[in-house]
Amino acid sequence: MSANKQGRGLRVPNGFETERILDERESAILNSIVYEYIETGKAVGSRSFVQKYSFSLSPATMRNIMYDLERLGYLMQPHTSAGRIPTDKGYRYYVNSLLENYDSSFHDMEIDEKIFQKELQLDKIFESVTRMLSMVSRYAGVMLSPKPDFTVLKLVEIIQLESSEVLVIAVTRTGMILTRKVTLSVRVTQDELSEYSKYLTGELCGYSLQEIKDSIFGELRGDRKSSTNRELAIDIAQLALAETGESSINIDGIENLLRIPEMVEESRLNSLLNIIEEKNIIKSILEKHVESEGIKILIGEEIDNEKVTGCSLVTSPYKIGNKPVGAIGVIGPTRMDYEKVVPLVDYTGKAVSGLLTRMSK
Amino acid sequence: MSANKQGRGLRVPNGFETERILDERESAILNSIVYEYIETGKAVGSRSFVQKYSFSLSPATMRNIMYDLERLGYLMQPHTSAGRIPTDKGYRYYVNSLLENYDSSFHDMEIDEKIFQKELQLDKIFESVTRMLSMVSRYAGVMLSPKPDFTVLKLVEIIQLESSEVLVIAVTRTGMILTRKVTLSVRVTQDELSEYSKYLTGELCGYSLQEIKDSIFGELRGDRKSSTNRELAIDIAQLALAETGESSINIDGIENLLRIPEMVEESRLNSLLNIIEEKNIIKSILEKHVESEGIKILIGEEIDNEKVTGCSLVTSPYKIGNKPVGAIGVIGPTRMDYEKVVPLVDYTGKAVSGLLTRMSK
DNA sequence: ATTAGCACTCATAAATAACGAGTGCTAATA
DNA sequence: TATTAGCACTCGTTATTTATGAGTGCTAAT
Repeated sequence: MSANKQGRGLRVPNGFETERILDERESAILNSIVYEYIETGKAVGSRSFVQKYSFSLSPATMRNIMYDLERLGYLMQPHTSAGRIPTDKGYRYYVNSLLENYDSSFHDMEIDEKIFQKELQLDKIFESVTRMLSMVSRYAGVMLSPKPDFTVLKLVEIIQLESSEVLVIAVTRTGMILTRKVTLSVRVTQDELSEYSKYLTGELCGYSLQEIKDSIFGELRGDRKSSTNRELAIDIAQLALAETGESSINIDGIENLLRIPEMVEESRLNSLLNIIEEKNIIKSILEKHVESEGIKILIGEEIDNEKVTGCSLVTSPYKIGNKPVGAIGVIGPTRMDYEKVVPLVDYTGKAVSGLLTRMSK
Repeated sequence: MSANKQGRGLRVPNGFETERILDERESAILNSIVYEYIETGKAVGSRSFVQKYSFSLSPATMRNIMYDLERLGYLMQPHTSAGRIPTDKGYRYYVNSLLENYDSSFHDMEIDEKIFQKELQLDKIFESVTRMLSMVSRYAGVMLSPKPDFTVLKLVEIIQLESSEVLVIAVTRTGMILTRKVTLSVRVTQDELSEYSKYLTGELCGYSLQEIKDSIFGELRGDRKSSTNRELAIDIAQLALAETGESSINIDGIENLLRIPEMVEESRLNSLLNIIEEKNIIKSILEKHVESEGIKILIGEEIDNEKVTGCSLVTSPYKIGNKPVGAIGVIGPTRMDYEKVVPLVDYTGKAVSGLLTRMSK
């Protein structure tokens, strides 16, 4: 009994190692165990596993290997004398193997861009992308819209609502339409406003909101040709564009997660409620990955937020031209079908990039 | 034993009646039972109930009364030898009593309009109303936005995007801003478009979208002063305003419902998922109540939709001026704290009406 | 009409037992 | 030396049993 707790007895050679490279066989077995667990959701035991996967090994040997993998931190037992389930590290190993063999140039997904094509309104596109992600993956789909700051202005128009209230409309190359009411302290006529509109469109067109706010306004004000009229036009534009900095987050398909028994399991449910309640959590996580290249996977604790546990996130940035502007992703349980979700997210990211790039010509 | 099933024995006088008016005492007791059940969520038994509410009655008498109330359809037993819980009819009786004594002119709710005031953008108002409803009630808040069709146009502006693509902007009195891209088959200049804008604003201002679509366009086309230019302007407006018919539904606070044990209880969970998944269910229910006056309460089966069970809906329409245009509401379990929710919904409905009316001047 | 008394019901919880898939360790085997 | 058969042991799961107690309906007395 006390000897039990001491170590492996005969297998003392690898006794207490906690870090080493897995050999071919161990690697294959670990991946199969994770795969099996993802499929069944039940702790994987030696006997049935050996049988199901037709390893030419006895259960006893399998147990020894599992023991090693546990020692190395890839597996764990929910309780003594249960089978093994993957740890975050185990999932990570599995996912890395997956990504190594993953040919991102080939997808036989059944999505095609038609889904998006018919939507001309940009915010409708965001909705249908998240919806599609959640429907195909059967988990929750998320999308972080581009920061308006990064989109390039195409046109500014000011129209009069009241004698001292105007509506500023800014259209971006991607077709996003920003509108904002501005209250003026002086009275202006619609004709003057039309003048301002032309002036502003001429000066601001082709620059991103970011650039405009950072420097263009300053340059314009410094211009010697400047007049009080132009000053006023700039004032209006500056007021209107001041608060356009936020990108928005879209989440769809939470109901899919509620259909997964292990997510509703009391302790995990809270994670879910937090995600629904505070979308900002997900938002800030996605924001970190806008700038990174290619697909990223966060497993369990790797989502570095104590309010979200037992979840994984597969995410991909998307670009307009060469500039990464936003990110999409799928949220599911740690025990997620990565093999299916990874290509989905990867492909969708590329499709969105292509679409937005084309839209902004 | 067999006599048990036959009737009341000594109480034969009321033996098999299924419909009659409750006397004072029965009424008070029924209401107290429903109240007690709403508070505790546990079947109400005669002994503890008599004690807690200090009725000067013995448990046995209470049992007789409960027996009668059950016969009359107000109460039921989850199983033999359990206490009683209200049926839908029981809740209905309770709620009716509540509404009889309800003075809608007095609220000591702690909400004031400041919450909405700072929001100028209309769609932000919808969001903050639903959020507020869900936060105060601790259930789910819903809001049906006005059908754009009912809102009155204030201004139309057309601006050029490409040589053959224009953006039509319509501003309503309530401050809603509708934008829609229209592709033309002919080329026009911005100057012409400005002309069109003035013409359209002059002709359409003051009419609701509904009126405009139904008759104004027709009248304008019939006008003898009509010209090809004006025809084109009308074409553009008609295209742009064609598809603005839908009101949208906002739901917030589903997470509150997930926190209620009885809602997550397997069988009920599906109701919830349906609500999340198909917002149209709720939408069509609310739409039925836009035109009705004052607060409406739907209890359990009264929500006539087989996909939603075990839920109640408290709803109130809201108006712009005298015209009912939308509805707000709270969704919760049948066992809902009606006493708190009714004034909340009532008051909020009035506040929203006031705000929107003022906004549209 | 009300109530005390009583036998009966039944959900809930706790205790017990049987099952079986799983484990780790030892000793034999290729 | 790696593999495997064998075995005692663990422990979650399921089924069975056994209280417990709040509740009931009915009868008979007040």
